[in-house]
Amino acid sequence: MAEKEDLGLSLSLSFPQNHHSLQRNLRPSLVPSSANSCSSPSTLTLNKHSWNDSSPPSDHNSESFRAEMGSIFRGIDMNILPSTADCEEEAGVSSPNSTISSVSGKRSEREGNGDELEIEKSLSKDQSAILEENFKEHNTLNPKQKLALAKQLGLRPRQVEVWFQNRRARTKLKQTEVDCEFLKRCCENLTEENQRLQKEVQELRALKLSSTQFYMQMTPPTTLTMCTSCERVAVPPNPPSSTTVDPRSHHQLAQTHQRAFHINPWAPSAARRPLDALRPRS
DNA sequence: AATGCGCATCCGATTACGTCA
DNA sequence: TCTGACGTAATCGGATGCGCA
Repeated sequence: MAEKEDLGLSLSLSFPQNHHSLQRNLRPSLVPSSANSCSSPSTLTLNKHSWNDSSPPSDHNSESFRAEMGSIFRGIDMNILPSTADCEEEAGVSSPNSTISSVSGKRSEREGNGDELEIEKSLSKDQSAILEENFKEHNTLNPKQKLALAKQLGLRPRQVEVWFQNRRARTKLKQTEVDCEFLKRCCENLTEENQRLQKEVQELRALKLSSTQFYMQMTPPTTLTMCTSCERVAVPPNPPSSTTVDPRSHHQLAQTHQRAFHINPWAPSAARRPLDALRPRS
């Protein structure tokens, strides 16, 4: 199908501001507002261009419009193809709910009732190309343009209308697929990021545990006793040291002067300097 | 001004049918 | 030749907006 390529990522259509139906139904597509972990898809926005010389769709029911249509198409056979479709297109408009277009029954039954009824079941390449060109410019038609296009292509206005409806549906489907793919990539990237962060947390926890175990193996903080009189450090009875003082014999009268303090290996003092090398580095 | 009706158009879902691998 | 997948024209039903009485 030739139009598949036309549904590609470069699709960018704009819409008239005042067309209620398409404003209602064609919502903005998924486009990230800012850079994130996902690369943005090409800016796929469904917009609509209004026809340059077209009147607003809201006035297509007005008397002036009807009068205009009457003057334009009076005496012109707009339906080159099927003569039987005249009753449908007589007013220049068509509706899926109209009597003709809503007739029930299978197509083969509806269309196989005589040689005079020869409705093309598929559009020619030229017709499709022209429709495609028009769709690229504006993906909706007002009645005037629909009639003109139908006349140009030798199709019933209803056929043109249906073609545009189906074309919009295909465009939307394609857009949905693109959006879905974009979200899928976002999800993949976020999952990847999440796994990476979880791994990092595990590593940090393991590092913290190993540090704790290391210092647990060290001797607990020693409680030393200093004589406030001579400022010599007294140690517990065992083992005896030549450079320390036995608090039981030393200044026995001054025991009340003794005060205890702890050696904190992490304290910012000169006393712990030898431990600095053992301190885990961040 | 509010209301109901008819009309036109839209969309989503579905059907019918042709084409092609 | 048969068959299933696919694309597309067409239909159906519901929703919505607009004009008019």
